[in-house]
This record gives sequence, structure tokens and C-alpha cells, in this order.
Amino acid sequence: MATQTDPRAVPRIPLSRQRVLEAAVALADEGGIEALTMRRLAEELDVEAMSLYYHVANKDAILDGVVEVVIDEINQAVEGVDAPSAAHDWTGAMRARILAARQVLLRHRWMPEIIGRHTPMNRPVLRYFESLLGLFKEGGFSYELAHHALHALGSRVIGFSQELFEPDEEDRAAANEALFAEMAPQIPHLVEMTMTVSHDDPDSTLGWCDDQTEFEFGLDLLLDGLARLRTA
Amino acid sequence: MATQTDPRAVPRIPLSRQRVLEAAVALADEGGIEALTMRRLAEELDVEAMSLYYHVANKDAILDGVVEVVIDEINQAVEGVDAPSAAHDWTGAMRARILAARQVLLRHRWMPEIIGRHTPMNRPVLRYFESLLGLFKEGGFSYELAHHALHALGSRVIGFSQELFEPDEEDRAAANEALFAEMAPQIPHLVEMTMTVSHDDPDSTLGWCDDQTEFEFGLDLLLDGLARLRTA
DNA sequence: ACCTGAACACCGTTCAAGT
DNA sequence: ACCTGAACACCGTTCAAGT
Repeated sequence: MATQTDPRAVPRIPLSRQRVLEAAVALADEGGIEALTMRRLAEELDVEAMSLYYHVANKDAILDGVVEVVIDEINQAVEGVDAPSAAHDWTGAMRARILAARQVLLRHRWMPEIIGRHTPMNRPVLRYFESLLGLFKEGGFSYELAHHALHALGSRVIGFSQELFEPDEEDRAAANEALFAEMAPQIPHLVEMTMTVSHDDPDSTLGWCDDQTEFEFGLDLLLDGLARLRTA
Repeated sequence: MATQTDPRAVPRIPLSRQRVLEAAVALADEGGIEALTMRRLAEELDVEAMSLYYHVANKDAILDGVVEVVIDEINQAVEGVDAPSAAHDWTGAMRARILAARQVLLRHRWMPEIIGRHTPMNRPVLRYFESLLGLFKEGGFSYELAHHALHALGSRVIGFSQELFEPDEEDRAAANEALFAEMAPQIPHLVEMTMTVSHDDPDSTLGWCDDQTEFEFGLDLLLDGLARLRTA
């Protein structure tokens, strides 16, 4: 019944590297990176798992590929951004682009988990860094300083910062609060800070959450510092 | 023969959560995080895989546990560090401790890969952050600013920064160079920067490598910026 | 050229059973 | 209390075979 040819059926679109990668991105968007398995990906594409190997070398190649797809998306977003000229306002120009990149990344939350492991030396990545370097030069940076700057910014140039803590999962929140309460006498500063910060932001129970505000705070700190080094 | 009781044999040390975690750290140190499987860990401990479940809930609990073990190691290293008083030299005090933490992390290279996913709200982590907060207060920071600072520093407080590129594996280096050469006309800034930087550092072919220098550059940029915000 | 079936080696985890 | 054997559902990947 599944194999029966229905004349009205749309002719099956043949598989291709691009289609595989797009389906992979969609799968990860939906269920996180651990949902991206060869078998489920194949199922999504109405094909057997082994067929994928005709279009990509292996799973690692798929992970490299999805990074490529997302960076390409970032390139498009960044090109379309409405930003001041770097010659007049370097900080503003850089800031606007990085925040645009972040918008893309927020649609693909699994990116941080694979970005380090799957070193994406590919066309979109090279293009993106080329454009950033253009901004550095326009802003009056030397190549040496720009190179240091790219390292210092790290993953922030594509819009995320590695946080030490993930937002609490429902089931762990209670255990964490219990531990926090139990250790309270030994961690007076933490208790105090938590109270101060949760007073500022009534939404957060424990005070640390990776939000837009914190990302921008760190970004501005770095961009301001870099701008100062350039003039020095 | 393996089951034969040899009277001279050392009596088997019974398993425990602590022994499981220590073996897990050793296994990851040796073969990377992907070498840490329940079956191999059990083998290392001369036990069947299923025995592990008597001492830990599951693999996730082990990953949480190894993070705990390493942060504990960081606590010890940081406590023993020879650093100036934060009241007199906040930047120096913070810097010395973070660099000490980094030394520990360099012995456990797999940490960055799991630190984000396995949110380590546990005793050692709370203790470590408590001690950092103590430094902030001693240095004259408000809790609000200290909180922003901890976010901005992110994983850098325990001694690593998320890099976008890993060092090239042997097999990929050639392919990457070929791609770089092919795209050279479209990436003039990158080509120029690479030449400039590899001139400075003859060891690096492509210019980007996460080394101590880059880590310290970014760290100092952030610490200086934070110190300036405090006085402002 | 493109896809598949059967099979392999490896996972994490369960459950009832052993001592 | 502590450990195990057998079994399950799931991986990535191979290889020879189909159309």
C-alpha cells in the first residue's frame, strides 16, 4: 500500500545534499540536536536511512552541513541589516550585525552545542568572517588587533555566549532550590546577590538566565574595550 | 580463572559513587568524552555495566558528577593560588584565580563539551561562585554589577572560552587550505590577516588557534572593562 | 545513478534474578 | 546490600544487492 503508485501522487522529489541538510535543520529545530539521527532524518525524507549515505559521507558531514546552512542564514540576515557605516560608528555597525546574527541563532537553539565540535571552515563561514574583517578595517583596526578581537568575541560574533548554567529544567528546579537553601549559611554572597537581582527582575528565581540584556551587556563591554584599544 | 579467588589478591575495593566518578574523569581524560560509555566505564572498574546503576541514577548523573569533580579540583587550585588582595588589586586577584582554574581545565579538555548541557548546580559550583562573589565585593562591586560581570565572563571564569574553530584535525587541514586558496579572491581581508598573523606567530598556518595569549587578551579586556564600570 | 535489506558493532537502560 | 545475565530499543555504518 505504501509502495502502490498513485497516478495523482506528486512525483517524488529526488534526494540531494541540500534537501538532506534542510531536513536536518528542521529536525533539530523541532526536537533538539539529539533528535537528529540518521534513521529519523531518513524517515522525515520518506527514505531508508542508508539512502542518506549516497548524498553525505556520514553523520559528521551532516553536522558540518547544518552549521553551514545556518551560517548562510546569518549571512543573509546580516547583509540585510540596517546599520550605520563602520567608518563613522564602528561600535554601532558591529553591534547591529552581531545582534542580527543572534536573531538567527535564536531560531536554531542547538547551534551552540555543535559549533565547537564541528569546525565549520566552509564558504559561508569564510564569507561571514571576511565581512566582519571588512568592518574592522573600515573602523581603523589593524589586522593584528582584529585577530585578537575575533578571538575575544569568540562565539559572540555569531550571536551567542557560552553560559555555565542552562535554564533549570522543571524537574531539577526543586532540587536546586533545596540545595541552595541548605547551603545558604555557607554562601552569603550568593544569597544576597540572588535577592538583589531577583528584586530587579521578578521573573527570575535564581538570578541567572541567559537573556538579551546579559548578552548585550557582555557584547558592549567587549566592543567598547576594543574601540578603546584601537585609538590607543 | 578470572573468578578464581587468589588469597594473595587485594580484596576488591567496593564500588561507590566517588570511585565511579573518578574513573569516569580518568576515562574522559584519556579518550575524550565520547570514550566515556557505561560499558567501558564498567570495564575499567572490573564490573558489569549494570552495576553502575546501583551507584548512579544514569549516565546523565555521571556527567553531572564529573563536572562536580572537576570544579572541586578548581576550588582547590584556586584556594592555593598566590594572588594579590582584591581590595588592593581586584583585576590581579581575579586574573590569578581564573588562570589557575584554566590550568585545571587544560587537564580535562572535554569539559567545554559538557559544561553547558550538564548544568552543575552543586556544592562545588556554589562554593566557587561564592568565592568569586567575595572577590567582587572586596573589589567594591555592587551585586548588580557582579551579576552582569559573571554573565559577561561566562565560561571564562572557569578558564575557557568558546572558540568557533577547533584546531584542524590532520585530515581536514589539507581540505581547508584548498578551500581557502580557492576562495582567496573573495576573501582578501582574511588572506591579508592570515599572512600578518602567521608572520607574527610562525607556528600557526591559518592564524587562529586558541592559545594562552588569546585567552588572556580576552580576559584582560573584560576585567579592565569591568574595573572601569565599577569606578564609573 | 540512486536507493534498499540484511547485518554488525555498539549504545543506554529495564527487570528479574542471583549472592 | 551489592552485583549480574538476559533482553530491549535504539544508534551509526558496511556491504552486497536491487532498479
